[in-house]
Amino acid sequence: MRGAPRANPYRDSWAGDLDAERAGNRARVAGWVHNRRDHGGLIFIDLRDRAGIVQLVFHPENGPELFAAAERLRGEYVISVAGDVVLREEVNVNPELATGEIEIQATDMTVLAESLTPPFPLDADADVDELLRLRNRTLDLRRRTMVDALVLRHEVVRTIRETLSDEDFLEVETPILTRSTPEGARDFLVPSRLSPGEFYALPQSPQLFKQLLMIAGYERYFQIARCFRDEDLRADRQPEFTQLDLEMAFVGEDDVIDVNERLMAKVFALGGLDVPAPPYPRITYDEAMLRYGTDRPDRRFGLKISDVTEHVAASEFKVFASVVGAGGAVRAINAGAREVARKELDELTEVAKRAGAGGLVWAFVQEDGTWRSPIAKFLSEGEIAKVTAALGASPGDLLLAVADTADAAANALGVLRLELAARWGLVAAGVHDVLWVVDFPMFGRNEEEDRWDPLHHPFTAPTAPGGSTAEALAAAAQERGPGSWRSRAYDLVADGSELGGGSIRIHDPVVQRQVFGAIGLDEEEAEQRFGFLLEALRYGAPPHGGIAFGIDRIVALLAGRDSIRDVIAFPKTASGADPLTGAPAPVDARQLRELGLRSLAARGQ
RNA sequence: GGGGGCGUAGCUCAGUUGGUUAGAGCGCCGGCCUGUCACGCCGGAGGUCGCGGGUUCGAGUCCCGUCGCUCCCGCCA
Repeated sequence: MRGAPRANPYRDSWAGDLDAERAGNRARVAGWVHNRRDHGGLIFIDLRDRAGIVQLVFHPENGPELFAAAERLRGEYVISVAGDVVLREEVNVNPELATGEIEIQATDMTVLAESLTPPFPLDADADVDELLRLRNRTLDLRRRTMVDALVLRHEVVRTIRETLSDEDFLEVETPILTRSTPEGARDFLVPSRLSPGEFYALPQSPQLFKQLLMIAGYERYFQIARCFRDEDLRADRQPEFTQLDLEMAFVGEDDVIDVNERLMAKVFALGGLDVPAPPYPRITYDEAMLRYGTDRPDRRFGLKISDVTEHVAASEFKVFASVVGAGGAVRAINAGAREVARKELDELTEVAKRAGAGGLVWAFVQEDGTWRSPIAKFLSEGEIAKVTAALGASPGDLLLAVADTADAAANALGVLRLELAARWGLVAAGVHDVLWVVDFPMFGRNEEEDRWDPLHHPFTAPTAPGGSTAEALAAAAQERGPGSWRSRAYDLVADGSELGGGSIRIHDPVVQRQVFGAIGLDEEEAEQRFGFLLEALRYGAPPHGGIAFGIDRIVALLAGRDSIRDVIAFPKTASGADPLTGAPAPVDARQLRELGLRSLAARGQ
């Protein structure tokens, strides 16, 4: 896996790779002083390089000057040391250390650099304030956990490149300085010096470029692409992030999914993730929303949601009756047999309310099949029996229900599910779940703006009951509105987090214009913003589709990290700042003038 | 933009009801120590309690403001 370094005056071996096979030979290693144990007449140094740690032993017999120099060593000094690789006596073997069977009896040492005392311990497991870590990222990156994460990241990217290259994909670079195409996230803008008053935008994704490559006949493209979105950060969101972006011509959903399942199976294996082999299960968007209350279901635990609307539609419980009367839904979870105190039920009610529910109904199924519940007296015996049966509930089980619009009830119970799993530790360690979510609606209703927004993006191919031709789409839109269109999109979800998403794209310029029309872009606007795409579509566009994966999220999942910051060498803080370089920072008035940014320049910025 | 958590020694943290000189472990510095690997033992240095204001005889502790980190909602594939 890791070859020996080319021998030079600094070293001929990786410190962390030495083992019993090298015993009896000489070796020269170089690296950082990780730890020292000075026994007075005997000094042990743990020497660290990228590969790991090896123990150096300094004896006075091997030269008083050498020993005196070893006494002066401190943490993070950089040294080059030569000596004899020797087997440790059995009692001295350290099974915790990969190199623990041997040690180097040092006979020669050069101190290449001294070091200040680090501001925090460089142990792998040290729990240190993140600001301090980022401000001293050079030191933080020396920690084993960071090295491991970035090595893993490299292996992921290498596997992607090798696998896709073998599958006849071409890696093509697309521009970083490009045109703003608002829709979706806020753009980062770059002022143009040569065209004062005009701006480049940094790409939110290479979406349109990769479609142009398909139309240009490149058939199969991929790129490890940096993407930019000027939105608020999260543990799994950075303003710049890395995507595996790929696109294929002359394909349908199954072709794209097939290639990517084979690729992702290899990628998951890199992290030793125990994931069932492909094909990965596919569930529809509707089922995901109904049963899990989200379009990225976490199926590592049960607590599936059930719709019990029909069983309580005629109930005397006013909330149920009025919600059902207004076209809403009543949905419920069987939380299982569990002692849950009133206080916890109140907390769960709060969770449901914060998630948008009006309230939360709870009920314990009793031995005789009746309920202990605040609403038990409003429901008939038959209603209780039907709901109990619909939830597959037995005596002792706790049932939780929300009545609201279908979307609100689904969402609230979806949030509640995750809360219960976290509270009660329902996710077993080492269990992973990967699935595709398919058959999305093409649009979601944006009530505030009174318009349809694409669930994926407006280049996703729509379908209608009568087919996916322009005529069929027009007919469906006429009859039941564009809300009835579905899309040929697919998302890959792992452990309840979205790793990637893609779709078959529109390759018919007429359909593309229909979609622009449906989201409220008039012809002129569409032509102005996306004219280059529409134009390209008029010159023979093959059916095509692709996908994009979040590399940072994938690596974080494989590395078992909660934040993608831990798998990015130089990430930003939650406020979008880089404590290492001080970015973002003011610039000279002169730079501003050159860019034609006058008002700031006038302020003497 | 909104909500939650956090900010005390280099690091990780404790600090009672507002009350004497603000503590611990690790690290650091010095001494001793020839088989340690979280080495051990002895000694020592080290504090703008994030910052600003207020209440009080007295503030790490209470109040107001502010900055930063972090998690979440909004936003965002």
